[in-house]
Amino acid sequence: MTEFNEKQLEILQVAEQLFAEDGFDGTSVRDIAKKANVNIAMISYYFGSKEKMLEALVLNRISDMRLQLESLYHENIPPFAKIDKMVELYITRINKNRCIYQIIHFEFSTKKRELNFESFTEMKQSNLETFKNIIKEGQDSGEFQKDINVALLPPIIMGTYFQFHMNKPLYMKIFDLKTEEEYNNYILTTLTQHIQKTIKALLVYEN
Amino acid sequence: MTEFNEKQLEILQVAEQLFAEDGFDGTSVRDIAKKANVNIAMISYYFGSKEKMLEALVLNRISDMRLQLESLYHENIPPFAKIDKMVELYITRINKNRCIYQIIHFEFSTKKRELNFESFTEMKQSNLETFKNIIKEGQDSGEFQKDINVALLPPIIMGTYFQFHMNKPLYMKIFDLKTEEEYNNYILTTLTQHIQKTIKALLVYEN
DNA sequence: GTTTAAATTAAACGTTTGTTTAATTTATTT
DNA sequence: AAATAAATTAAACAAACGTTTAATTTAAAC
Repeated sequence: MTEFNEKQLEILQVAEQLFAEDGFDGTSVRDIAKKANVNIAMISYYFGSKEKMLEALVLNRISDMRLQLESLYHENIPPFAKIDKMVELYITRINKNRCIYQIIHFEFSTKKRELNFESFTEMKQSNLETFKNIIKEGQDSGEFQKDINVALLPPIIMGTYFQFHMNKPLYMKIFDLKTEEEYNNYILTTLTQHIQKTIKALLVYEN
Repeated sequence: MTEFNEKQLEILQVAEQLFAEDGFDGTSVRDIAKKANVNIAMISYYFGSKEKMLEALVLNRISDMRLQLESLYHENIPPFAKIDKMVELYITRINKNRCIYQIIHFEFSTKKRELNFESFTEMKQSNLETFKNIIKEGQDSGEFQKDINVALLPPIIMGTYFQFHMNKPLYMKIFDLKTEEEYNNYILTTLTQHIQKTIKALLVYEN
């Protein structure tokens, strides 16, 4: 993979923000160029095209989640603690790269765009295997139930987060979160705990 | 609210599909007009503009969820059964109006579109009140735990569904769902049960 | 049957889109 | 210092965009 210079990285950063705000189609290369203080032609000059820039952006941002998850798997801590840490890893990571996840899920999921989506699906499947291993530890120790559909656990974690975030105005109102900081703090504390609790409850629930 | 004739409804139907497939910005009025077999000018003629058409579409589709939820609340069945029915109501409804929900959540939430969003937020807050009442029944009977953050339950239900659906290719592969019908059936059976189980597990979980 | 309103059309409108060109400036190499 | 490559620019490009116009057809009312 090619490395990017400072100017290219700044363009990507601006693009990331604008894409997440206004969508891929809703953002013009002129908007990006203007905000990044570069000439319009630089997008084509550097990345080839607008679409290829998006491709470069995604690949540049999403790359090391697998390693983090693998690392967690090999930690020597009790199953429940590991679940907590895993959920926390998911949330902090998604929350940090909120923009790019939004782009990936809400722009790319439509089948019209054909990028190298396979690598992304592969990553997910790989992560799912590690996920299964982590659950299996708790099952082997007798702490978790046996009949767990592990593949449906990530949607709970990520889905709950996204659904919360997509209704940001509503929840800021309900929970009286006045600033961006308070909102973010709520995600990293209460919402994270809520999701941790949900997953753990499901893992021990007897039908 | 004005009623629509057949041609207008067909235009809305086509628009709904295309918006969900390619996004609002990704769909041109020419695409809509072509697929709906009407002249381009008809969109402006009927709805005023492309944006107003989207507004009409949303308001036309999402209108009676509140009534359904209220009706369920007044049903005289055990708390756990009511939870199951409520989750089922959510899923079947979202699944049926999948397109419009996708548009609402992935187009409206992030982007700076100025529509009458308030009515939608109000609807959610109203639904949340009914939701709280349903949970309270189970708490009063001693079957549910007391410390439930009810406002964070809908994100679990809807989020899990959407996250599943956004990774449709992945899950069709994992669960060996070969046809659209099998996929839909999986949602209405296994996935629904999974979410029901999750909510119920959370409601009885002791920290 | 005539008149009036609604529906429908093709064409054109002015913008904005992503991309390219060709000229110029800046940086690097020889 | 001269030559070469890279970076940057303003301008132009054709295509696509949402919307409007003005003319025509269809339907309804009288």
